[in-house]
Amino acid sequence: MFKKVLVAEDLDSISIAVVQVLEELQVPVIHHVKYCDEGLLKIKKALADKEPYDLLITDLSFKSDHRKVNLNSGDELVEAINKVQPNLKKIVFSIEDKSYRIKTLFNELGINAYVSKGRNSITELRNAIESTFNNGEKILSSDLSFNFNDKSLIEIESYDISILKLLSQGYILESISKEFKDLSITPNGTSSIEKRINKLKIYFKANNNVHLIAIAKDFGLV
Amino acid sequence: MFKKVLVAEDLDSISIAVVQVLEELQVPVIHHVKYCDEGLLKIKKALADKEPYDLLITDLSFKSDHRKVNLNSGDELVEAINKVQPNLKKIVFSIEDKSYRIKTLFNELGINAYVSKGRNSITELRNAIESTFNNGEKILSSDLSFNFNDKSLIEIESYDISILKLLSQGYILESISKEFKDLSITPNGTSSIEKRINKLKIYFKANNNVHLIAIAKDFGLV
DNA sequence: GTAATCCTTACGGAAACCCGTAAAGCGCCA
DNA sequence: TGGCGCTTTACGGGTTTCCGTAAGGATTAC
Repeated sequence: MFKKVLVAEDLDSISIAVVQVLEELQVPVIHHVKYCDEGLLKIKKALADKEPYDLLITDLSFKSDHRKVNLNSGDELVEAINKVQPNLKKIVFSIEDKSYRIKTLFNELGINAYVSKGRNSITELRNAIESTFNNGEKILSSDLSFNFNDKSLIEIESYDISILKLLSQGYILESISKEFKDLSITPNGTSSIEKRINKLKIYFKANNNVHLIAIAKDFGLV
Repeated sequence: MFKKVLVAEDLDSISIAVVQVLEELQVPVIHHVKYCDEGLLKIKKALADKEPYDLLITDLSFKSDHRKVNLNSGDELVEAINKVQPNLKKIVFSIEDKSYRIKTLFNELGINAYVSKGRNSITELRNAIESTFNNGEKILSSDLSFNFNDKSLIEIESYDISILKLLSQGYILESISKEFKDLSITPNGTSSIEKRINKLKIYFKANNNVHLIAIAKDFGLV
């Protein structure tokens, strides 16, 4: 079993249960942090001391409070860790169940397992830890209904997200076009952007922009 | 201390910690349900058996799965319970931190305490349970930044929420007007509705309807 | 009973959207 | 080089939003 595990989770009510699982699995060294920044620090320190962690279990969203932080989310934490210890095994344990977000975790951040917090997630988490230790096959919570190889949502790329983000911030078409030109994102003609928005509206069955943004918010795209 | 407590919480990772707290407080009977429907059933059963619960600790949002349910949220659960056992003490334990939603919990559903899930929420929860038992003063998590007596958000009423809901579903002004006429909600002239939307836009500093809905989603109003 | 005030509704013009069509730009290939 | 297909951009007209002004109706004040 793993020898040294780091848990990054802000909610104390949840970290208690996670640590319990690790204790049951007889992990000798279990550390727990409530902020992503702390997590990165511990990883770096352990590396410097030649006693690196061999597993990270992290949440995605962290509450913000008075404290100033550099890393705001589990995504950012993993990204930062990948730069210093890319071979670290990583399990994400989060409430998030939107396929779009989870896919990027596997594809772009190279996580080893995703467990969605739910009614039987502790068992799932235990299984994910064991499987991750034993081989290396990617693990996805069984209660997630989407097919991992489904192409449908992967089509929505960062370009679309950028448009949706700006729309949700009250930008009008012309302002978006200008913004894209400044950032040299193409295509950036008002007409092209309009067409892309139209595709999104068809895809999400939205009647108009207001409806589209409401749906995008529900899907966690923005 | 309380003699019989019901915990309604779908995430197993959290309920473990909540039950632990109750055990530490030496509550003799602790029951736990993962669905709101089950919760209402248990409350009714206990009443019929003349062994009613004296405290409810509930989450607000419950994940939906394959199971068909009548009650979808903690709000609905409390509302249903109030009809059968209005004197039951109620503590809400949730991640929600939007003042609008929490205020209605106190004012309309008569909960006794609100504890927001956070980095030290287990301690807060323990305190809330003890205070609720000892007197009856309303308890609000200390880390919630808003002032409970602040009038600002209370101004937004169900009429505004209705408008925002329909907007977020892609309705145009005229359709909203028609819908309101059907439901005999007044005022229902397109002009009046338009004016109300305008007030909301000023209040939330939104540039346009799209922006407004994005903000409303962030605030958890819809 | 009349005036003042507030709320609701109506109206109109400018801006932004929605949606179809057509032109311009660009790579590819013969 | 010229033609083909694809993407990007431009244009135009209808619809909806956006925003100010004003009329009609109800309630309150005196």
